[in-house]
Amino acid sequence: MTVIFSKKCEYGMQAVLYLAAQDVGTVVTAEKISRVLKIPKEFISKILQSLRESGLISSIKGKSGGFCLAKPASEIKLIDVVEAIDGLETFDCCVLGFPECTPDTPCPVHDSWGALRTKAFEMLSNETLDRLKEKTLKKILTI
Amino acid sequence: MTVIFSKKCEYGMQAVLYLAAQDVGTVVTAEKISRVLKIPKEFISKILQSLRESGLISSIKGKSGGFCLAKPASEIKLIDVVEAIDGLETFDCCVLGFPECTPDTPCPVHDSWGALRTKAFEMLSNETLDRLKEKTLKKILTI
DNA sequence: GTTTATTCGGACAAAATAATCCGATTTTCT
DNA sequence: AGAAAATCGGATTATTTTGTCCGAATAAAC
Repeated sequence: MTVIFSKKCEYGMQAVLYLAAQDVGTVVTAEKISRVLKIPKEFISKILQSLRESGLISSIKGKSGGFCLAKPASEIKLIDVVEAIDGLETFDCCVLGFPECTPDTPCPVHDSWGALRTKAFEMLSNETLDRLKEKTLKKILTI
Repeated sequence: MTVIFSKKCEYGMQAVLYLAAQDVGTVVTAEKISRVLKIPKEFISKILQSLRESGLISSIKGKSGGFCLAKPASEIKLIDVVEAIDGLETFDCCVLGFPECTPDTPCPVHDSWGALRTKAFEMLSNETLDRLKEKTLKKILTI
């Protein structure tokens, strides 16, 4: 069951949070991420590849290769992952599916949803990954 | 592009809002709903059938048949449509896709998302359809 | 230099969602 | 009674999303 984002995007956020929770310089294989987060290995591999193309993470090929953040965790936010995978269109779309839902031609819940949407966006763009490190480590223990 | 709910659910909400915007006693055909809301006819027909099974709307068979609300618009809320079509599971799921996201084993954004989720639920369960009638009629003119 | 463990890339398969088709039934109208 | 216009229900198709397979390239370890 997906709330707002695609499975790809959910898994991508989990993986990036996991990378951000590692000590700086650590390289993690797709296999390990798959095992820890219980995500199908081939699937998370693809997602990691696309996040590398987006420049959010880096990869190292060959034996003892793997993935790590492309920049400090203090410079990455969850919204960056959303943008790279699902795009930001979600934050422009009508929650009732009406076409052209704008301030001029609002749907019946346009205003109340607009406020929520803004808050959701803020939730994902205010905190950087380093500030979520503790919570991420705790959560991972329970998976 | 879907925000939170499936296309089925979005279309269902639109159709029910449209029915609620009619004068009491009016019966509307699937064909008309399809035309006004620009929803594929066969698809909205199926959705209307399932909403009838859920008891939210009534149908009249045969020539001059169609659909209408099963009870006064003042007794129906958008959340009822969501519950009938997508179910309420969305409001229990982790926005990052983590399993078992609970107060005991929260994901990194559990608290902030929890507040939002509550507000989203309220948005859909506070106002009844009759209170959205004006806005619905206005919006329909623009489709 | 061979083995081993990894990423990479492309094709493929499965499952879920969205949409369509068609014939049967029901009811109204002439 | 017969034609017309609607819902009903089941099967089917199309599209998108999710997940898998496999072989090639890369780089470290022995």
